[in-house]
Amino acid sequence: MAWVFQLMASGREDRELFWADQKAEEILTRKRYRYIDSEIERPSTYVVKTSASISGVLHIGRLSDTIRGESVVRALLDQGADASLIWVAEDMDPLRKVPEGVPRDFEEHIGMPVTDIPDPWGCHESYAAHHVGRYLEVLHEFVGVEMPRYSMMEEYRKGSFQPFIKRMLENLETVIEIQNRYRDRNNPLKAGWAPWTPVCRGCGKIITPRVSGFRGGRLSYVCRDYSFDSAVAAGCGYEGEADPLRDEGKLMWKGEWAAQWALWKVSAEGAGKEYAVPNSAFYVNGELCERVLGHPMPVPIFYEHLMIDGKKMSASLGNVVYPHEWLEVAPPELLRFLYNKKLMKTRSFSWSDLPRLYDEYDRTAMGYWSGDLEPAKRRLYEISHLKEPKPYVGLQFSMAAFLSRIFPDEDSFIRSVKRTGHYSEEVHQLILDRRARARRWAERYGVGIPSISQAPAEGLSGLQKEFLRRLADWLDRGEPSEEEIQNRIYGLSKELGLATRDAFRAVYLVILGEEKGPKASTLIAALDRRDVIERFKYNYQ
RNA sequence: GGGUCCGUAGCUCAGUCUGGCUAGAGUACCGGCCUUUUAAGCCGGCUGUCGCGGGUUCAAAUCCCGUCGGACCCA
Repeated sequence: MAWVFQLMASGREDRELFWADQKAEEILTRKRYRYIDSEIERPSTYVVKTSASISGVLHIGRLSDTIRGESVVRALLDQGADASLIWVAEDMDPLRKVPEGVPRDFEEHIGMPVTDIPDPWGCHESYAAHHVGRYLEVLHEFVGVEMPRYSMMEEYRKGSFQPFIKRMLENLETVIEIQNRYRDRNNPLKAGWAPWTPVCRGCGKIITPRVSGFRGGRLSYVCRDYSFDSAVAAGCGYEGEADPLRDEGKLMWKGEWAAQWALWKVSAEGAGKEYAVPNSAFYVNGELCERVLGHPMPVPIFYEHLMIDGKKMSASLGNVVYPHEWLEVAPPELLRFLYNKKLMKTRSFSWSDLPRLYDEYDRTAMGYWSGDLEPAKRRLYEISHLKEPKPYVGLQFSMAAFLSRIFPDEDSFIRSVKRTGHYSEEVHQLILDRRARARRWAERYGVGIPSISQAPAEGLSGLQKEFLRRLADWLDRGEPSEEEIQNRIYGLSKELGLATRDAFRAVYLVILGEEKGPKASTLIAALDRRDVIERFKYNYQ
């Protein structure tokens, strides 16, 4: 196997065409800082950061950043560089609105850091821990490399950011100058501004303290209402002072990102396309990072977002897909395949499209193993897998969904797959996995997939009943092969003068309750023979 | 107002960086074959102002400029 893999693995030419390899190339070859005239020192390890805000819903859209970041790490490793991926929970961020399913009275917590809010369900330490916990259980199933995890709250408490806060305060004029350059000329930062916000000593919220001045290393504030898009964080009116180097609080978004980059020596990080603009927070932080903290701005990995049925995924629209839900109907490599195809392209996904995604993946697999596949696609197929690329599974997903209903147990399912000629020992487990997932998909999202009928068939003609009676008698006399069954159906219908179409229709109506179905002989052969005979009898009596 | 990305067949997209065979694939659709059954297989067919308009070039979906539409960002 090892040598086969060697032979099949993508060569250098292939990699030049795949986006993650191009990113890796860019990371490895860039020489100079963007905002200062200085040469970038080659790091011993290239760190790619991925993070998730805990204030929102952790759906598969959030995996985009991680999966794409991981691809870049893999590309770096493949080019012989040391590289690692780190995951950071943005758990110091305030709660912005009360999501569906959370008690309404949690409105009082809006504006508090999510780690300080209690778990609505009482099973975790905090609101943040509850959400992160569930997400992390499955996150690693989508990632093929080691991925150390960090919590912003913990880092702040440990004082990891202190040196950077200090640097920013010492260079406050530069910080303000940079920020103002990215702001509206008529709306510069007010005097007394500082890049840090305290947690209100009165109510524990992080968004409500309104800074009124910064003097002598102490920042004064008043706790006032703060309006988010759809909710308001109520201020408590507390007036007080805070010391950015001692008290509880955090850097503001434009500044915090820079500090993260400097702390973890980040070489690249993913961000949504909304940051791809030259004056976005990414670049403000980039300049702060270079000019104030002395660390080169990471190479950005900008990407488009995943849409569901052409709409943005959001809790309020109720179209959210969670990672564990994905895994129930599709393997990790399929989502990785989807995300890795192309960066700047909106992907619209819908559950009814899942078979099509499987098909595309399968075709790519077939091309990969036959050697007949364009280079960028070879690379895509490789990198979609956590470890080694998986073998081609000939059993189409849609077919698996269909068969899983007809053949309820594994053995009969496998028997039927063997008859279709798609079975081999090598893919046994893959076929079973696909069966389980296809079955769930069919149950939840699949439409028009027949299953075994629970009710007696209606509207059978006398001739059709006679046909069923004779077929049942014949089945009762031995264990015919699939081919013999097929021949018998044709033979019987000819004998009786019954149109073959109506003969098949009778079989399907009795077994599936539908007018159509999979190849009748396969169907009959794979079901329990006695059961089929009983069904036939029940319907012609 | 400024900026970024996207716009290719009914649908999902590839091709754009690195210009070059009559612009591709899958799916859908139509027809045929497989002993007239499948979300199986095989063969064939159909579908395009490559958003639009200019420019560069022997040659433009591809490069440049403009413009329209969509998404997003800054304001």
